[in-house]
Amino acid sequence: MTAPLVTILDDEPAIREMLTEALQEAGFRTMSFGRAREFEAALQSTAPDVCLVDLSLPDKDGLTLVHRLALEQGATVIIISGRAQVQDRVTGLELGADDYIIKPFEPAEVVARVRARLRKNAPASQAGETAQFNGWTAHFDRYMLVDEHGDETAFSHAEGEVLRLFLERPKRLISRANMQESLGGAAGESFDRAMDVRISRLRTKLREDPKNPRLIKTIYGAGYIFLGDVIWG
Amino acid sequence: MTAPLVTILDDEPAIREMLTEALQEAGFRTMSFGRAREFEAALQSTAPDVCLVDLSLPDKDGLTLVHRLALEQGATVIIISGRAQVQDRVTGLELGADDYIIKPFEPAEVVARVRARLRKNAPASQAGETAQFNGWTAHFDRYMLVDEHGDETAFSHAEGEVLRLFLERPKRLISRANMQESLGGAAGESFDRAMDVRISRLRTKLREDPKNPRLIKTIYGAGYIFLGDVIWG
DNA sequence: CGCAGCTTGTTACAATTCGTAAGATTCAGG
DNA sequence: CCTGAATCTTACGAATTGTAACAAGCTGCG
Repeated sequence: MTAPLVTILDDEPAIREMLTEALQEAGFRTMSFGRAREFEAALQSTAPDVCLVDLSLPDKDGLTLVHRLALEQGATVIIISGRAQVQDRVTGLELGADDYIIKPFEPAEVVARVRARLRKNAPASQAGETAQFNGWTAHFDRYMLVDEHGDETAFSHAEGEVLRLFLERPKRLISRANMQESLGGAAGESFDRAMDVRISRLRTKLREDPKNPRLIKTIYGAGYIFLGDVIWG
Repeated sequence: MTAPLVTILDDEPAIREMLTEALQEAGFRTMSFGRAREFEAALQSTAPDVCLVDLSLPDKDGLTLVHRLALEQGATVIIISGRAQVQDRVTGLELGADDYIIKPFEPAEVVARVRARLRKNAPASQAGETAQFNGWTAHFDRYMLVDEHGDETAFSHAEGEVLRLFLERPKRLISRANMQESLGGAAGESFDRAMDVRISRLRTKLREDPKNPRLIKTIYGAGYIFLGDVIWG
């Protein structure tokens, strides 16, 4: 399970460095190139998961390269370009690019867009469906809770919604209103009670001591807070 | 082979019209909504290929909606927002959106980005005759399921219809209504049960553990979802 | 034709999910 | 302590879903 490989093709060394640093910090492997020629040579032996390509290259027309990469080879290509006209973006995308980022860009956004592409295009490396916390492992893909001994307990869809909400916002207050909205609950009259019951059932499955809940704590008059050290993946 | 369906969720009628016109001219089917509530209601019976979502909605937090749509239902979501800060874009993308377009936008670019998403994310176009998933190989030309050891199990036409539907929309919620529509089932009263039985039989052939199905998951009150990494070809 | 085998819908009943009601319990603030 | 409100828990039941068993329809074969 190696980290995804992102290639950078840009003739400006400063930009290559900036992107390399941001992407590596985000946990990706990177390879960077200043010329299309080198890049194409490297493609012989490696298959990048995402290719970042600058359109203005010294030795080759970027768009042609994008077209070959994206449509003929099926690669995932994000164009990074100084050409900001709508027409440029449209033709870039029509030619097969998956995304089009305009210079000057913010590294954080590039990382986010790379992640977005990987999420959809490489379901093999899907990792966002389990979470660990305080000895438990929650498998949202099979609706299972596993304790430290490996014993399994099934949880239902409704319970999973609540659990997921907690695991996504650990150690933060979650108000009831907040919860209703997140769980698509119609702001119905007696929905409060339903919410209570869901949480109660979830607590049972987490084997919480009613007198002294360690994970799901109630803040009287305000909402709930999930204590627990959550690690996703 | 119907045209892809694009939904538009925006509270400004002018924008809805603009997008509807541009998308229809580009050959897409469209549905537009002014409120999250209506949109969610419509999702019960249809599965859009791409969802355009404005973040500033009157009745609901857009980001929450995006998150549910994108990560839990596996839908393809493009955010359209007036919030132009890098931080907004990054969080939008991190929450599961596939793209983020800033208002004011050019309709042509929206169309191009919708096309880019469809090109990669809609494997419907790759409709081959075999598909692989989690150790299984489905041969639709021979009506055969082959496991990792090469053992074969025949499946019937009706079972194949359901299986194909699942394999074409992996990791996405498929509602019952949706299924009936796709499988040409008249919206008959008792057709629901027939659907159940089909799925039950398919599950048996896939050797699913009834207590803990790994591939075909039921979501109470909503529909089914097929987990599994599908590769067509 | 008649029969065997397969497919598939229908029915009936079991199991599960999940909201609601109702009583018990806890909490904040006198 | 006392009180009213908020929250927890339990039991119940309506709705939803799973599946075994049956029946109807189709196909091919002697």
